[in-house]
Amino acid sequence: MKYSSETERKIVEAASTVFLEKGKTGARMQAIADRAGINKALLHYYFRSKDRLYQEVFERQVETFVGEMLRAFEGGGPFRAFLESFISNYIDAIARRPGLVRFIVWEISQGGNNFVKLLKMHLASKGFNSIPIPDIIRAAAERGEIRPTDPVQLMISLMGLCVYPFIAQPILENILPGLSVTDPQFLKQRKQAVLELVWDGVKP
Amino acid sequence: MKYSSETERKIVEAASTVFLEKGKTGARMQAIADRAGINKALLHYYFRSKDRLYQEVFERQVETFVGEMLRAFEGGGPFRAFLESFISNYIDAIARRPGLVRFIVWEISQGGNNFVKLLKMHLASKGFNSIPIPDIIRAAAERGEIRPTDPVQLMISLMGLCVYPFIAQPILENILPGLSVTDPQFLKQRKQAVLELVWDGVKP
DNA sequence: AAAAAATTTAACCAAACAGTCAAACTTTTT
DNA sequence: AAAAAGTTTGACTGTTTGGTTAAATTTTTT
Repeated sequence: MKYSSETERKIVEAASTVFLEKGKTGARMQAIADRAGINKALLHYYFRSKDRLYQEVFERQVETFVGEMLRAFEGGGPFRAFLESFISNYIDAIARRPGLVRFIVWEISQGGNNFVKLLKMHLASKGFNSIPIPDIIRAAAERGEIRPTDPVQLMISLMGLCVYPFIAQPILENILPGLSVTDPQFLKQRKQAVLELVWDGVKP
Repeated sequence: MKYSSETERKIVEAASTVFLEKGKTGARMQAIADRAGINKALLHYYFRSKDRLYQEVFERQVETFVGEMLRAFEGGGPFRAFLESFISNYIDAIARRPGLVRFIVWEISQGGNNFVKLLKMHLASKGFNSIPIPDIIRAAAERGEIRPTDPVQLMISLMGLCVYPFIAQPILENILPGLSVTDPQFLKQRKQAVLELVWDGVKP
């Protein structure tokens, strides 16, 4: 998680930017070197190959993102409180790294299963063996805090409502001139809209 | 929209598969030729370059998809009926081409604006100068059919609820074993869940 | 301050890749 | 049936790109 030298840090930072923007196949080692302000051979000195550099970048990105994402699951207490905390934390975690979710989705669809592997590892380290949202929903329904709902559908809805604006960012900002999905005002409105919509759909 | 020869058809079909799966930078001309069962030089005989072949494939894919997508906007009448028709048609259009939405989102984020250009062209040909959903929502609110809501937020929610399962398909099917987002039963459940959630959120 | 180790670079190399071309083959026109 | 036009192919070319190497430079150790 640390960097063994300043050069290494510059490389990973530059590689992150280029890989996230262009994808694994679209990224060029020369472009990464240029961005880091170093000679291309240094990339191979610190990280043997493009594959390994990519792996390093991918793991670091997923590491921090999954960490923040899981924190969004932690809110205990009444379901309404969990909802508020989850929506706010989840949207903030995504908005902090525009482009990362698009990148992850695309790379997974390319056949890599590193993300899911890392996600499951992180879940396990917190004592879960799967994403805990369906269980949280089931428990709340049993306690009568919300009306009975298909937990999987509700989880998909909840995540989709939070994530979609950022995945579709380039389209939305083009067809809705003036909109900026990372603008604090939009984030506030979005959180409010998601909370109201979901709560109206489950409140007793 | 037609094909001038059988070979051309085979090329576009093979190219569609490879480009959608690997993206523009990940696709290989040789892989397309192999899949079409022809010599690589034929690709250049029919379409001058990789760029042009890609453009052709992209336009054809977007053409049919946008066509079906816009049909989902056509439902008039009461808002509840529009909702039902939109959700069903939109989800069906996406489910018919798994992978296309992921591909479009990724390619747009690579800087291409062909999709938005084509979308606006199609909208214009139907007499719209933007996506009509916010106006439909506003009109319904004014008629008192639904309670007042932020039209842009609701549109984003509605589209996100429909599209997200397919964008996140590789993740969802991995973390929820047994789930298949193109399975007819899931599609039915999804439509029901989206309709209930959105309607509960807007009904007077 | 000399030797050793680590870092950085410019100049290469080899493989992968998009694109070309002349010749062979097929279909259409005369 | 001969000529012309259109189609298809195998072998080739030039470029891009990931990766290597030997030498130069800087840092650390003695």
